[in-house]
Amino acid sequence: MHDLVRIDTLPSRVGETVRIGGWVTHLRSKGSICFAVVRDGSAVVQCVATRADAGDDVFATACGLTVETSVIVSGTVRSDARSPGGVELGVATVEVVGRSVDYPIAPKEHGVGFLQEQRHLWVRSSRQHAALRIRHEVEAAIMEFLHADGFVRFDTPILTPCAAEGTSNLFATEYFDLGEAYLAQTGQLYVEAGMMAFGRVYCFGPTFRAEKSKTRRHLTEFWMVEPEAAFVDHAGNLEIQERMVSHVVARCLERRRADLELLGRDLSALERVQPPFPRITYDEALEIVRAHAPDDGSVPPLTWGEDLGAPHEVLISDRFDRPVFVERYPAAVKAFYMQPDPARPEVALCADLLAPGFGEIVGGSQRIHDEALLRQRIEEHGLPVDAYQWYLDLRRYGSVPHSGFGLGIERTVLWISGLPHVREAIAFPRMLYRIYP
RNA sequence: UCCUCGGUAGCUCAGUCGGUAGAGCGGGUGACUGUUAAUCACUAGGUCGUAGGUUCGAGUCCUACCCGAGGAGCCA
Repeated sequence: MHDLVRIDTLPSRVGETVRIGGWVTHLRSKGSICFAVVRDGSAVVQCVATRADAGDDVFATACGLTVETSVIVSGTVRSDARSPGGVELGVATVEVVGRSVDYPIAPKEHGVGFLQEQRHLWVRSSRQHAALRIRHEVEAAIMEFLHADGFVRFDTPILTPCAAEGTSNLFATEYFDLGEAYLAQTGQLYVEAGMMAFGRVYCFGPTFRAEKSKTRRHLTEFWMVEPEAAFVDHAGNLEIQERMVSHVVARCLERRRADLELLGRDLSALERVQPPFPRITYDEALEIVRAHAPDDGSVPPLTWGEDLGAPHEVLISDRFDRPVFVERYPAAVKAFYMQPDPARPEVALCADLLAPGFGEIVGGSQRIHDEALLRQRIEEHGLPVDAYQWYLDLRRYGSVPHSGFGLGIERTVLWISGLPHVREAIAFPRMLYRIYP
């Protein structure tokens, strides 16, 4: 099988005789000619078999194929305007590798419940295939950007001994004789330890939230990248974020344009994603909500001190042509470790990045670097100080101002690809009412 | 946890006033040498989510429950 060639190389092999291996996605036959579209993961190609060219036996095999049968096909590559993609394979031989009987997904509409039940097969479908290739590109582009910017990948634990903020949203499991352990809902605290060692680090992996959220933006298991940098203040933090997000979008436009087009994404909207991103304060966000909320009550009014809800984020982000930072939220609604604004201590030096028409894809802040203030915040939040001794240690031995952020992979993929629901931005989504397959 | 909608063939759905279960797609068989989700003909395929109730008679009406979808709350 070492001689098999990838289908995406066929346009440069016109005239050659080649062998390809893949899966039949579609079949059409008409008398003594039949067409089989084959997918190998790199691309698809139409294979054409005629009784005259292939002979009775090969032709009968080709006509007897079924959807998702795996095959090795040999033949001659030729260009033909009638073929989708302009290139096709004139079949000489067909070898069935694995049969496929009664494949459940047909080229027609299905309900999402059925498709999710068939997720292990649904990932073969063209739209899902495109979405997951975009996810791959997003992940690769993030690591490419951070590597080039001097960040060291610093992977953080999945099993953790305590909650960053309460245990109600955590998945718990027994950990031998040491009591309960929890699946990490962030790598944030650990990545701060790495930052003090390496200057710039990031973690990249799954996080878990036992929230009973049932919306198109929520998963119980999702992936996050969390960069953390020493000697970077709030303003510098936003600058890293806008450069990274712009890089990711540019890479997708460069390398996954066909997938974006297949999904029907408006590419001109993505072309506009260039730094700098607009910055508005929480106070200005409240003004926008007050002035532009529709009369139908779909966007509830907000008073100062309340966090923005999903409808507010969409309302605000829709008014900008690229992602927008909303900064300086009331400290009371944000995490305990966020640095207060020295000019206005009731707000935190934090920002959420809202993508147009979608909502939050990034949350970040400058962190408290003073031990006394951090200890005070831990106590104010009613958290167990003993459990945070190691975290306080980071402020006892050469503390420096530092900042970081977390970017949600599935939400970013959803926004870039224009998909309707996060379940399509990950291969096997984990949701409130679904853990199979 | 709450609100809304739904569950009938493998899939997507229709089913009128309560009176013998329907279509399209998919599957099977056959025809056709350029199809693009091909087309045409024929054909197989049903415990109407579950359990009760009303009725001479329930896919249809009532009650409870189960399951699915969308949204809200929640969500550094």
